[in-house]
Amino acid sequence: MMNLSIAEENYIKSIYKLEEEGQEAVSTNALAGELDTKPASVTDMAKKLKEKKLIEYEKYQGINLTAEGKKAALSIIRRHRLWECFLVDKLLFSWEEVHELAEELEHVRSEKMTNRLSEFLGNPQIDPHGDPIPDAQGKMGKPRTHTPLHKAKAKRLEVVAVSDKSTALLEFLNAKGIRLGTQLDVIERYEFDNSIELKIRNQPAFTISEQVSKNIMVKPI
Amino acid sequence: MMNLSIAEENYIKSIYKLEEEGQEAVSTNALAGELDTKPASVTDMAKKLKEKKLIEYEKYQGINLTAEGKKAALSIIRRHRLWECFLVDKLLFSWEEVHELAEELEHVRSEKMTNRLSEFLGNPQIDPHGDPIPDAQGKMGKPRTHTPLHKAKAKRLEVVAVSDKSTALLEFLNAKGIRLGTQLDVIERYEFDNSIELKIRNQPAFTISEQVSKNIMVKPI
DNA sequence: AATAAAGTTTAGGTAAATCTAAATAAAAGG
DNA sequence: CCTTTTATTTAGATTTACCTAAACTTTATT
Ligand SMILES: [Mn+2]
Ligand SMILES: [Mn+2]
Ligand SMILES: [Mn+2]
Ligand SMILES: [Mn+2]
Repeated sequence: MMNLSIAEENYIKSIYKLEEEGQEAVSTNALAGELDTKPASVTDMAKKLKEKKLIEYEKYQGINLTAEGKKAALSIIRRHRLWECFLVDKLLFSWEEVHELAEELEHVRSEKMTNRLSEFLGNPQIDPHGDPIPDAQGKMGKPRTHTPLHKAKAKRLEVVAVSDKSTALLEFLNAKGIRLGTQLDVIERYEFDNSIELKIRNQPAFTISEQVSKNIMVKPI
Repeated sequence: MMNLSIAEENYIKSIYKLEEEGQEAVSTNALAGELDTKPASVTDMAKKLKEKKLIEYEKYQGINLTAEGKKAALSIIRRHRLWECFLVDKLLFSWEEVHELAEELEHVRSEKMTNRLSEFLGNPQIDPHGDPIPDAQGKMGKPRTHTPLHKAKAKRLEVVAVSDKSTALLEFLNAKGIRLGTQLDVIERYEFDNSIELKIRNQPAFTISEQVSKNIMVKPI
């Protein structure tokens, strides 16, 4: 496995994420948006990653990870999520505080350390936001039921994962008492703005915007 | 406190180390040696660090940390040594394996994480090589008895610290059964090459070179 | 199909952190 | 004190990862 710079690792991870979200081929603009950089910079890096055979890329045709690129991505994601577990389980951080720190810790590359860390944490299968943790061989422990709340049909739902990217969102969920495993009753769906009225047992009902419901993954119970 | 790049942090740490080792003003060459870089690069960085008021520096006059520079150094060293403790105590690495990893982990800057880590480890006072860990306020927990074995007078000695930089040295010490707290009897000092014959209780005597004895810190018992 | 709009790439530049080679200053030795 | 050696700095390049502005492709819209 090649030695990647931090910038290269961040590109690989973002490409993986966008592919996973369903993009057939990842566009220059989408990647620039994800990485908060400019399209021209993405084109530059695409050439370099193609050279290193981590992506398939033809001018104007978008980007896809090669098998090797995918392996690299899973290794980075494994480190990221294990560190998030460490910060929450051992250092008692709350779930909205750990993503930024894990963004840095993930770039310390040592298989031995990663595997020891995993063992130390009891080989966790999911991170604090409900996302699965790839194993040492780079196999992702099942992609989790991936239904966002705004698309769920059932009335009674359980929270299985939440987006980890927005601190503000996670703080909002804290305030509402929503965490992994929380059971939700959908009281009403309002068509005009796609907001949803929810209830958690023994608590007053409240309403969340579409923006929020898109970032809560649920399964029926 | 300013935001430093990883390169800047490494310079600050090395300047601190050389000052501690007794250099009145740290020379360009010494710093280049320590950082495994070229003198010309050191001059470039010196200008930048002076601009940021982390060092005092005049052309041809060498380098000294300012109060602020010293504070930055202690903060980096604190992170480095806490991570070494974590790797040894929690992830069961041995002492020769952790320095390289800590060199990377130390650059993740978060006071909150650092303090939580310290607490999680039971606020250790020394790292796995016997070096003191600065506290959250940047006070170094006493500089330790700093007598290298080749200068010690007494016959009966206890190991209080070892240099952490050479994996090979630490592996050699492992093989000889020398660790922190080990009690040594000096059998003989050979003038012609400054080697020392040592004995640990219940074990056959053995000889170590001056190179080795320079890197073992001891106190009389 | 022609044109407009949107997306992407290229050209040319900047900043950080390096380097080599040449110039200059300081120190050491006779 | 003059000269040689050593240490340090400057000048000019290089590499990585960005950027803006302009050019070019693709796609969508009349
Ligand atoms: Mn995360
Ligand atoms: Mn990252
Ligand atoms: Mn160390
Ligand atoms: Mn370092």
